[in-house]
Amino acid sequence: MQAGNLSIGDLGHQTGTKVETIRYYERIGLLSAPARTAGNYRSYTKDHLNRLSFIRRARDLGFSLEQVRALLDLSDDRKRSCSAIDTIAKEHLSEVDRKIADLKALRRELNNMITQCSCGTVADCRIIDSLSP
Amino acid sequence: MQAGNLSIGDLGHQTGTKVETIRYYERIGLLSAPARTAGNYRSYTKDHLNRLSFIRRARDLGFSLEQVRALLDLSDDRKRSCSAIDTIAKEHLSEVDRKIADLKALRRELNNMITQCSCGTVADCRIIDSLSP
DNA sequence: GCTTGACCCTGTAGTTGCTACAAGGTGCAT
DNA sequence: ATGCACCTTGTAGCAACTACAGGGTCAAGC
Repeated sequence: MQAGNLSIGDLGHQTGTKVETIRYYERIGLLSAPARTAGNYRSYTKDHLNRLSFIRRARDLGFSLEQVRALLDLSDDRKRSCSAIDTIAKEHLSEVDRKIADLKALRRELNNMITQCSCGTVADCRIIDSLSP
Repeated sequence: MQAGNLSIGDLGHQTGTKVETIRYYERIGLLSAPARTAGNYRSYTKDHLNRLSFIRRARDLGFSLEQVRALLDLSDDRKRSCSAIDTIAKEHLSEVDRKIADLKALRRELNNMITQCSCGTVADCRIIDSLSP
């Protein structure tokens, strides 16, 4: 493998992604096909690493692959009009805010359980209430 | 439908869940089978509504069904030892903290894009960097 | 009281997003 | 030159829905 470039296994290790998943992202056009070595091995750059890391973390946050694609397009598509970027970004922003609020409520309940446990009491668990309507 | 009780469609509307998905959760034992009306319709209670709301929002936050099951068990299983609850809750807590941090970074970048857009400039987009290694 | 339409039922097949092989090639160390 | 860890394509399976098909229920309106 050439200096500065990464094998598919390297990329997998550094992002916590299975090799098969990386090839799957390439197949569906989410991650661009990298250069190949003489022996037909995929040879990735730092850009691929950053992009894959973004994809994985956005997925972990509950965004669908199509939403991830839209977020990546915000970054890629220089031809897109400013107002379009603005609209899409604002949509995602409100979704992100909602998720942060939900996670904070869940966090509070988990924390309650831990502190109650360590002081020996088992008070009523309100974990379901934390994410109820 | 009896007073105070909910049809599967009501439950779907109030939680943003497809009817088929609710039946799927029942089939895999995530949501308990409700009482039936004379006409064999499912008749849900407020408890079902709260539990389903929790499931949907936890799924939206990127937890797997098995993780959701574990979180619900924390609330259900009164026989579980305090130290077990403590361990599981702490694991989930650190994952929740990581997700909050990632969402805040993403939020910051989306916000940057919006403010840049509204003042007419199109500076370099750093959205990918926000969730890079 | 009978029809119409919105809802519900079970069952099964399809989609998304991976994940796990199988069968074989590459490349470096001993 | 022979392991061994890694890579290749291809296909099949799994998780978590999602979308029918084919039929039953029920309240509203004529």
